[in-house]
Amino acid sequence: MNRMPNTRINLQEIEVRKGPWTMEEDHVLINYISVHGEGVWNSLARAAGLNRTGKSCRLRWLNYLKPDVRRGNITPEEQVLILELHARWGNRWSKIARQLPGRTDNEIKNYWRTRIQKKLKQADMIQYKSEMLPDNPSMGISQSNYSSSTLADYSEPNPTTSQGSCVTIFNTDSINSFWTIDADFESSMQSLHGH
DNA sequence: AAACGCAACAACCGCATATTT
DNA sequence: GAAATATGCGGTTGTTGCGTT
Repeated sequence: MNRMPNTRINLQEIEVRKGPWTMEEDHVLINYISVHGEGVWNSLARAAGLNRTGKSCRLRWLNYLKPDVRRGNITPEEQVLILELHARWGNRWSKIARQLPGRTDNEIKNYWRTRIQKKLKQADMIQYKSEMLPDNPSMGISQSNYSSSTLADYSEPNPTTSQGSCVTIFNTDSINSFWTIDADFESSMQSLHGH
């Protein structure tokens, strides 16, 4: 770092904590917000006596500590919604999150990256088989929903791995628009819709 | 039991935009 | 109106835990 020799160092700035939050920090933040409310994060951090940036406090509160935050166990309905909205809006995580009560942009983003995006790599080999496009309105999927640049692939169940059949749909205008629905998921959706 | 690889997730960073001074 | 500060977003990284070798 190109710090000039006589440059003053702001000790408070250096001592700002990073990394995982401790239970004690969580309690301080929760207690402070329960009394004073949320927002004005930089001054909140100072007033609460937390050696954290305002951004860090905001993130911790909105993603984990806020009472109505739901974490884990993305339901099939939520999965479908995420797929639909991502197909429509791309990586607009906060916008997508607003449609899923209790879910945060960070969680949806992580979910997408860890569960879905890795499959994008496999999409390199996808071939256009329009006749295979599923037409299943109960799942919000129908060929007519897609532009002519929509590609789809349908794979039969793998006899060696017993993996179910798989439908993959993505839009070449935006490779981020990508759907994969495996057989188990499909059957769970059918039961949800009373089929 | 140890080492390794990988998936999942929490949290940080940089940037753009909004708000305040 | 300009500068400073705060907020929000999306990309990325570091850590952890679990399964496999």
